[in-house]
Amino acid sequence: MRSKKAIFDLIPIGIYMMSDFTPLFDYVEKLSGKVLSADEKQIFMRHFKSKKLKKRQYFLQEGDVCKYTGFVVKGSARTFTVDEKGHEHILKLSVENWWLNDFESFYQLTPSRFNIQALEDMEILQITNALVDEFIKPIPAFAAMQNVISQNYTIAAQKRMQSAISQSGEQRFQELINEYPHFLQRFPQNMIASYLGLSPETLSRIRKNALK
Amino acid sequence: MRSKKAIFDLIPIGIYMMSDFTPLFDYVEKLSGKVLSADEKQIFMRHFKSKKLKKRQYFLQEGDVCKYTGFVVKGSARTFTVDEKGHEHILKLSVENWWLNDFESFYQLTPSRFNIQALEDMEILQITNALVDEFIKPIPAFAAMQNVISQNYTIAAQKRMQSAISQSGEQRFQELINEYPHFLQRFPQNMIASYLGLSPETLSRIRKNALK
DNA sequence: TGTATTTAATGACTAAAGTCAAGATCCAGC
DNA sequence: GCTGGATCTTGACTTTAGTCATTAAATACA
Repeated sequence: MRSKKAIFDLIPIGIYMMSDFTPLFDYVEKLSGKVLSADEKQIFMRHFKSKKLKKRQYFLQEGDVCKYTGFVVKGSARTFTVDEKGHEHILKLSVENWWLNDFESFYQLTPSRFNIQALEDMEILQITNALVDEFIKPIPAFAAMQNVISQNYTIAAQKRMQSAISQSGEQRFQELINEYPHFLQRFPQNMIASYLGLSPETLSRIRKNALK
Repeated sequence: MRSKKAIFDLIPIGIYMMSDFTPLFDYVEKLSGKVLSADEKQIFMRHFKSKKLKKRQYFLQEGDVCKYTGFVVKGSARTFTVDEKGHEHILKLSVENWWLNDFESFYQLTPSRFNIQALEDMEILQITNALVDEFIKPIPAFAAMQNVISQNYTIAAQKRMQSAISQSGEQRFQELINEYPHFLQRFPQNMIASYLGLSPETLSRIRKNALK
């Protein structure tokens, strides 16, 4: 049985940790539509580890297995590939309340084709695949959240695919402005260009035309 | 209590139906890694309805809600959009053992942005969202299958996005040949071109060059 | 089998986007 | 504030892919 002293000792840690985890708890509850119990929150806090990444630091490098999935508490990152000409192509821009990983590599434990790199100083909560399976997936709110995410992701991927196939660079740029207007403030233009599948020069010219 | 006669009456129907449903059962069992009980199979057979589509017939038209999800037993279809210039862009080619729907419209019951049209005479097994939720999702093998599908789909969408953003028309075509070699035999070249985001003329020229 | 329709190939031209190079501007860190 | 790297703009040119028009080939099907 726990003494009053022991409980007291835990409080400062608890308070400190809780504030870190609040965004994650809010996110899981919001997407799943379920409430997390105090016990369930403890499970999260025991198995997710806080990690800081400096700007330009890599979360994952091509060829490595994506051992962790991370929840972005603060900062941003890009997921990109490098083609045979040495050009980088950004597939995903991740900001607060997004997950950071390469699905394929993380679930199948195969070497990744992607690089994931911090664009700003970051704070993430990360966990391994094995620990997710053993401790986190059994939490109903988490499993429900996963289903919602994969549904949303599938829909978003389809939309993006549609614009990649059927729209001009300019149209894709306009769409990005509408969907993620803050991206323009937050990320350098060459990153936006790479995300749209355009050269930085082309995006610069598109913007110039759009303003006239 | 059921008489011997009544059971006997059911057998021919059962046998007839079973043969239709075999591909679906095999598919669910394979993807989920679980075995379906006789009772569970009966649930499938009670709620999925067989439907035939003639070549060129529409399964879904832009602006309509995608009321059904269909499992392709035989034939093929394309999912496409029409842009403001009247050009069609194929997002998905569906053949045997694939599902036929617009996720977004089907789950959210919103008007679809896509058309789905048979490219060959088709035979599908279809069901509404409400019936899936009530009768089919509770079957563990089906729920497990859904998770596997959404994982696979997410990975495939990411791969396709990567090639759309970072590869030339020719490279995308080569990749298609490697991944789905039978598509070239089965579908007209202009459909393949549309799927790759190319004009039919460009694909024709790419093929000519590749042969030299 | 013959004819209409669809699909594919090709040439000439146009449009969109990429490449390379140079200069301007912005900004982080000392 | 100064300085070096990063980012952005612009011009000249090249490459890639789209468009339009025409002809050829394949296919459907009556």
